[in-house]
Amino acid sequence: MTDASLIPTVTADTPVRVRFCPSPTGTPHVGLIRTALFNWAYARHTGGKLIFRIEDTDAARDSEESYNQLLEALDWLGITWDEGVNVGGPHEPYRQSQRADLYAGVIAKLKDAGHLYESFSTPEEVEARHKAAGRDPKLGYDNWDRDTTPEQAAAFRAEGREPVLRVRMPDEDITFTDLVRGEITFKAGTVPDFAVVRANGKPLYTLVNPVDDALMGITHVLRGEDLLSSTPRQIALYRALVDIGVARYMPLFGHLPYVMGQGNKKLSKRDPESSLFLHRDRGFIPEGLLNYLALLGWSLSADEDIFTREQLVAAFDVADVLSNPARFDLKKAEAINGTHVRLLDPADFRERLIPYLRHAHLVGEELTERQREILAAAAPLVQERIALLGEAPEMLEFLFRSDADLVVHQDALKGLPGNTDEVLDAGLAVLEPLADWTAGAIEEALRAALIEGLGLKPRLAFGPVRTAISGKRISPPLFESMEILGKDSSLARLRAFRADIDAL
RNA sequence: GCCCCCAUCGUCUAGCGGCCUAGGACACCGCCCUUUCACGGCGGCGGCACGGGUUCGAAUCCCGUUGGGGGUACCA
Repeated sequence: MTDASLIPTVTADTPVRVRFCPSPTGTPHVGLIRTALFNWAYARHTGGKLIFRIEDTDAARDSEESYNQLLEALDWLGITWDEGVNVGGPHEPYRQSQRADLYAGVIAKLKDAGHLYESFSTPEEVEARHKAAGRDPKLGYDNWDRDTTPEQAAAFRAEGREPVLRVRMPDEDITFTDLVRGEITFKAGTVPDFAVVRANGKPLYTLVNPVDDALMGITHVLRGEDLLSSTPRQIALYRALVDIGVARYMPLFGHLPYVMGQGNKKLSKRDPESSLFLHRDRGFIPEGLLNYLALLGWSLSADEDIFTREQLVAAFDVADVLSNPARFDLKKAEAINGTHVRLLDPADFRERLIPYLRHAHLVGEELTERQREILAAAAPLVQERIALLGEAPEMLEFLFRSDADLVVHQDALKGLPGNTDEVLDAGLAVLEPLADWTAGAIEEALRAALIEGLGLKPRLAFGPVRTAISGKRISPPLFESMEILGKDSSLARLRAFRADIDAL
């Protein structure tokens, strides 16, 4: 075994090479994506490289669908990589399921150099031994097979048993300096020998992750806090890899804090708030979600919460990441998204609304000229009122529906004043002859008729008109909406509603 | 059980020994603006888990306690 102190490490001069290496299981989780984001930001900040590798060594859980979703998620957020799946690079292939030969070679070398030993114990046998000795059965593997003789191994094989391969943990403390937590020491004897190859010969994550990091020259391992306790094993294996010439240096480790859900639990995959795509589908924009995710464990400055991806890249350093877990707060995420929505160029905002309008069946695949006209005029009205793009269809619905299809909501009816008929008649009387159908003129006419004429408060005066026009108690600005709708349509709605009132 | 991590307003955070009678943001509550709802503006509420040290001085350093979290797989 190589003396730990002789292993070269990463210095400030070493060009940064970070990686994002998810297992393609399930739909992208915001915590996972935050890890990707921090790796990306660090690579870009330092002018280093981001390597995107897929750890699909668990055929039972991995799926191609999940793999594609990962690509879609990174693409949506604008997280780009320099080497890896789809873009290639000097260490192809980047999917571990395609790297079996490489691992076989490393395993053989490790075995020849005496870093691995065969372990025939089954988990049941380990547990039974702990119980028999009066120890806690949850203690983990007991290093029982360290000294199995060739004769014993042969006997096991004769019984039809195949061994897993384990790494012998060094009999000394393992200390490393975590980039976000500082110095961490695992005392000798507290980490049992661990399996790196299954009995069927297939390598485990415990082997392929460090091996690929070594092969790909990773300098900074930035990953979730859940992997913190596997770091001593990783370091032990790295020492063996240096010994056999597979690794050139020991990477630096940084463990990013958890993203928590409600209560004090890690945000679970089952929790809807964990789904990146669900947020996207509700109308988060990449700028907003990226900003919020970066705020989980990091901050730009003492008094700025809103920033762009460029600002993130310019300022991000993993050393500034907080070590304590952060709760995912949907309300704040939405508020930040709303700010970014408001920051969008009006034309850009308008285009981004279209998929949501389409999904709500307000427009078809192609917008008609009239629909484009409505959208152009109405988009600015909602841009400052929504936090999520998904809120827009409901607000704009009445503008895209025909007069006949307008539905008047129940709660809009409830708040109407007793003299609604009178209000509508007075409004109609002054609007019918109105030649200049602009928001300003409409407002002027209605104010004269209802506020001054009938002596009503604005709320009671415009409420009935708003309900007639939009079918709702709450709507985008009324006069502007009427202008967009046009005179014919507006008057038709006012008349129709006037007739409905009588019928009630 | 054992090992490891974590601990500033309800939440996300600024703070890296004196600038702190602890700053910002979200949420919440008022007020203003106002054609509804928002946006925006102004103001308010609200926190250094506890106990010991170290120091002239501690949110900041050390130790302990308590409380949370994770690991303890032939998953990743």
